Amino acid sequence: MGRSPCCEKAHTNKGAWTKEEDDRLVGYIRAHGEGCWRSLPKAAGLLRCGKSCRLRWINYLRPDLKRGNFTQEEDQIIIKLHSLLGNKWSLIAGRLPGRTDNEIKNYWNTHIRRKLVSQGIDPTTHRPMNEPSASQQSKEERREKCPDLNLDLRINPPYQQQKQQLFKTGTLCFACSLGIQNSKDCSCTNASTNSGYDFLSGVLDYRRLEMK
DNA sequence: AAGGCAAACAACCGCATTTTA
DNA sequence: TTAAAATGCGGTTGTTTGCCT
Repeated sequence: MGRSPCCEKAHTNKGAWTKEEDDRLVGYIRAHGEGCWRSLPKAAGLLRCGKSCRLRWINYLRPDLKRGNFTQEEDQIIIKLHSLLGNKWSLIAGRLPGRTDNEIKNYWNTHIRRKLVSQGIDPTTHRPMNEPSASQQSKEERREKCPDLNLDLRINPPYQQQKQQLFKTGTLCFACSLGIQNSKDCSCTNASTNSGYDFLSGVLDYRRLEMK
């Protein structure tokens, strides 16, 4: 038995959203909160499918969206995280408050990718274009370049929870809460937590979960 | 001014994952 | 335990906008 369609396609609008549709969606979510995307369109009086409503809200209508150009610092964070996570746009977006996965993905494809190419860097591997790719390298070569990469599988409390706790107690600055330890903006009171590889800690937590 | 082109971005689609009954 | 439903994610496409000739 196949999956049922996510919505009744015959009676749904497609394409750009009108001001009235936006107002209806925002009004409904303000009154009832997010969630139940499947039933939301009918309840809100919208001729859209639930997925479309969710996307419109998350990528465009959410009040906490930053909008506007990306800063140099955001550029650097995106490049760094992409080199570690690859195309995990939602994870990258999770570390850039006010930015969405769709926005970052578009920005990557239109700006950063081209910038890296013009600098002679492969945007996929983050290595110089003329260097052999990771898959062509021997295991020993990789081990030499990443001697401290700990691939042990461990169960840790979720990374965000740890960070939020530290942030609350005042031992973690805003920069570090985003995973940018030792940046020029870092003002952590607990210097002992700042090892040279702290930037990777959250990412490696994620990677532990990925390796299943 | 008009046409062509590329860049930018919003939105869609299909699949994967998670949740629920 | 399992199948269906709901939600989320990433790739791709379509439309708009701005620049150049």
